[in-house]
Amino acid sequence: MSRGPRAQVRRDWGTDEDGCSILHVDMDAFFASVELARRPQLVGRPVIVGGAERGVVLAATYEARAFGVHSAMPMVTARRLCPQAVVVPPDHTRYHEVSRSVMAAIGEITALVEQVSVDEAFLDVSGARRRLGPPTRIAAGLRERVRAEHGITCSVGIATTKFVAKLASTHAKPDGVLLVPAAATVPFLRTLPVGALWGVGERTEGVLARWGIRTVAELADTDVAVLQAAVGKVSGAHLHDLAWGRDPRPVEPGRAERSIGAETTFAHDRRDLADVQARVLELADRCAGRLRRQHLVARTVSVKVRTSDFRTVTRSRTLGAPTDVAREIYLVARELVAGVDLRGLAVRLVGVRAEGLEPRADAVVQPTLDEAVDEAGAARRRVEEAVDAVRGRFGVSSIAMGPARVRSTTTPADVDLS
DNA sequence: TCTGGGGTCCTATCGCGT
DNA sequence: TCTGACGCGATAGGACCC
Repeated sequence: MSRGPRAQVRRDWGTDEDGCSILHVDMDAFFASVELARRPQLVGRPVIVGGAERGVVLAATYEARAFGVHSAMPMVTARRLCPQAVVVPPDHTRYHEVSRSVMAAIGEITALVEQVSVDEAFLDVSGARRRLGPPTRIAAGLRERVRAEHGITCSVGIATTKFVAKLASTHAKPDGVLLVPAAATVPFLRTLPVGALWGVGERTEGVLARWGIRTVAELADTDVAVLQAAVGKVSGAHLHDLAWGRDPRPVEPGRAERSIGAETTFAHDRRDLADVQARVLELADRCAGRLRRQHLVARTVSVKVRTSDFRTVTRSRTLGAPTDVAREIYLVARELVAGVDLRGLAVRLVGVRAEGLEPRADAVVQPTLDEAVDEAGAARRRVEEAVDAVRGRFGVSSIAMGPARVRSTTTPADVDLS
């Protein structure tokens, strides 16, 4: 599902695997491939995985891409470009199942695995070569296993660094392997446009273009000080390093999460703040549930509000004590949302995010001066744990939080948060 | 044309304590 | 007592990625 610029150069860069111990594995059109694997009658047809009216394309088969459809494109545009496409709603539960299984297979190769997203991972196979052979053989074995077990294909990039391995897998797509030997790294990079570099999106590309820099080769030959003047100190130095194939970041297994959030776009923009706050409650509940499941607490609550003109405002507040309780997150989020100046516009999207995460076991729970308040907080947490247990048995929709002091009579069963 | 939802990281700014 | 420099944490915004 990478969106990087496609290869304009697809060639053989050599066969010397010395020092090339970083693999980047990337599923091809992942969500779409999973759908095709369970609906073989769709194979060969343009298929788009995406949401309802206001959604964007999550994945498209190569047949659909031939019509100009690509991920992140508004569904309306995609349907216009390819009216004959079969549109399939996403099934994230299934994608995560397949992802877990593929990642487990990767984990059998080496413990040095860094999962980047649901459909890609880096591996450092330097320790696995004696047991499994050279990286190209390891890649072939993995690709064959993924195909046999799930009926989907993946592409693998092999290089000396994470960044180049990632580019290599992009250039290997679909269903291929690309090795970029150490000696070929810089020549390989120099064939690419600047947009291929990690961290160069549309915006930075425009800034660099104004300085006459359009290719990685041009960027590599530009003085670092000039780059830093153009895009900032940190980014400038970083991009220059990448352009010369310098990327010291190791494969980091099990990186800790920095934040947990949830957001939704309303099917129709909302003018009534009560509607928005009701959604804030659901989102706070989802965040808190995920925090508890991962035994984490959050120190900071942030909210995001997007108005009908697509302007996005964020607000955040750091709590006196870290929490994993939905009501505490909700009360702060509600205030933050209420404090946003909507400029008279309707709300398009609202989001809640928990930041400043730490393991619950390590968290210093600051007692208040009021024991009754502390006891009420603990009681609330027990209620929410009970809710977790019900959801664990009967499903997430079996029980829902109700807004404070508003007891709803609708099913499913509501839990009063007041 | 009309722009999702999950994240990470960087930068600028501001208030505060020293 | 006043003032400015400095470091630091909190906050807001934005670019970017999949």
